[in-house]
Amino acid sequence: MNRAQIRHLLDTIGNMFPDAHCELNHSNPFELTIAVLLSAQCTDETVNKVTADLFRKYKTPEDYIAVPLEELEQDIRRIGLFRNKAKNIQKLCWILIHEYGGEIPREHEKLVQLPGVGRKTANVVVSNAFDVPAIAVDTHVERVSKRLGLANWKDSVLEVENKLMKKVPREEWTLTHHRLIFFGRYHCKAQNPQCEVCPLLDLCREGKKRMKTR
DNA sequence: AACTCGGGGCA
DNA sequence: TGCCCAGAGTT
Repeated sequence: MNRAQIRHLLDTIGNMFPDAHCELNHSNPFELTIAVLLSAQCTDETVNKVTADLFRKYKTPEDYIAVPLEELEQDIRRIGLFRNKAKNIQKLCWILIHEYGGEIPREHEKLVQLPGVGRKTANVVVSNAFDVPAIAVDTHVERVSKRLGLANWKDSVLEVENKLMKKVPREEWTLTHHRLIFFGRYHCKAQNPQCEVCPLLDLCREGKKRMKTR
């Protein structure tokens, strides 16, 4: 895919989802980090339902470690993998208090060392909370990138991220991330990609293949 | 690279 | 019921 095609692809998705943004409710970097950590393997709607009450009860890192682990587990019980996540949140809060003055660090290298925070979560935090350009590759971004032909099927998540960063101007990384996610979540879905009505069918590797075998 | 954690949503 | 979901840690 050449430069003009990439431009057309990004603009087209931008027109489809002009308000693409982070859908996890939060009001500061700390809350965003907690929300993204909780969002692993479950939908953001579920996370928002839980954090609506959670963020009313827990305001600071101190609040999270002031309660027994079992109590925090109960408070996020409706989210999958809640035992791992509750444990990680308490460890993370302890580290924030004792190493970072109770604040979420701005550096990507420090973020990925926090328990429960991987490359994807760190990218979301720096891009949405600290305005650092980043492309967080989740299941949507990975699937969409591979279908469109921006990456190969055998590519690892890191390889997908590197290819996207190479193809997209740095100042558009974060916006591209949001656009690809909306495109994957609401149009190019895992089970039911809507190729019949897709404006990107002309340049989509997987779409053309799917339409042919029908 | 494969496996595990895991309740909720949706067909 | 069965399958998937804005992943990360361990083996």
